[in-house]
Amino acid sequence: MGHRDGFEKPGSRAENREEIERAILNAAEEVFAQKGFGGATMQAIADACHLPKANLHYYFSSKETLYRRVVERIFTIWLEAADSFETSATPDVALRRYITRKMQLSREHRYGSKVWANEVMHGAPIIHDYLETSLRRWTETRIAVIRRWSAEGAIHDVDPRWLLYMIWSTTQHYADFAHQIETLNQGPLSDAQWVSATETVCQIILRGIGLNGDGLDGVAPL
Amino acid sequence: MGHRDGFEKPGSRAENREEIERAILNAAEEVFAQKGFGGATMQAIADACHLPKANLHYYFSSKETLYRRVVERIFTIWLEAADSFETSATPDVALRRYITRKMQLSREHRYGSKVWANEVMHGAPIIHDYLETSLRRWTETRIAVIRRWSAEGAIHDVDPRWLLYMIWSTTQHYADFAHQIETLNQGPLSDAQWVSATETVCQIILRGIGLNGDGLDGVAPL
DNA sequence: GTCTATACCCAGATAGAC
DNA sequence: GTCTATCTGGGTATAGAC
Repeated sequence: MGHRDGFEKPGSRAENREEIERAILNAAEEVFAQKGFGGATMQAIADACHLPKANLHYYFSSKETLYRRVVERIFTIWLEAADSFETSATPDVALRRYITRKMQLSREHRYGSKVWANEVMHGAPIIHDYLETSLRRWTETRIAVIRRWSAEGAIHDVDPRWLLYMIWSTTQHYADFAHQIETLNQGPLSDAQWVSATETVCQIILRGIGLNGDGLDGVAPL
Repeated sequence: MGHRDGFEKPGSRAENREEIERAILNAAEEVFAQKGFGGATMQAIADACHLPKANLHYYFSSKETLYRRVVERIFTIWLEAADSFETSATPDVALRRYITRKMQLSREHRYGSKVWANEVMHGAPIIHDYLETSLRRWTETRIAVIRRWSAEGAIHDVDPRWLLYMIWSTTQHYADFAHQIETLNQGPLSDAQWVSATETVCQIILRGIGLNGDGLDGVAPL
């Protein structure tokens, strides 16, 4: 007992390590989102998670490694969310779910969305391979589904790519351009405004491709 | 005559200065777009316009001054483009023109759009006042117009804000996320693809708010 | 007006005590 | 594992020759 280094409960050290890493990643996500990779400093990230700067280098070998981990974590969340675009559902259900989920992500993961946008805008130097593998695969399966819907006459004849880009951009805009939106709104969006915005995006897109968009034809309320 | 410093044609020096400044601004726009403010270096900008680094400081007192000038220039182009949203026209014409113009800007001013997006994503530290003055004024006049259209029954009842954000995001996406789009497309978009994307965006949005969107009801082909 | 050489500072990374 | 002190590279900005 006393000040000599004692025993730890098995696993507690590893758990603690994970916890600290998560804290650093969260802080890093916010700082990278607000300042960009070049503008962010290890000092600022360290301050944000109340750790000495040197500790960050103990857990992550370099600034770039840390950044890469942040981006990878976001990409994973993104891909999982993408599953809400169920390829088995009807167009109404699939699109409504997907748009709603993406709006929710924009609200709950604003910083993640910004880091992702930043990364892509700068030419995706870190995650370029993900774009060419995971994202491309995901996109191609959805394109095929949308094509089928068109062929069956369930929706108008649209190029699936432009439709997907439209969904991505409109939903992510609420995270990436949150500052502009909140400035024009003179404050953060209320719960009601989020619902209203989500509903509007759903309706315009669904009606735009020939569905009635009222959300009353087979979609269970979420 | 000879090597002693001679006369200049009136205005030629000033013209030259403007030319050099424009060259620096163009180079800076590209570098800032690709690297962000923090990631960009004066050296990289100097290289891009084939000038020694010190000359940049002769024409622009600091990196931040240069950046500010770049952002202001973009904002001006943006606002001018905004005039294509003519408040006097019918919804079909006004929206179609505005969307088309914004798509064109995304294609022709990719870097400018990226710098703007970057600036807003990082909380608009430089142009925050523009958001609260010029942009807010512009937005409010358009909101009023869209409200009127709704009231007259010309378009469905939508919150004008969400509609505007939708137009901004979908069109700017083609500039800001160009890298992602081109990766999925395995190359830059062709002329035909730009036309097709523009047409799709117009149709989905116009139909989405209750217009027929076929572009054949009063809009002269541009 | 133009450019080379340099001052100065700050940020990423590490050494080494605890 | 944690933290202080320090090294080092690179970036902004400027001094001063031409």
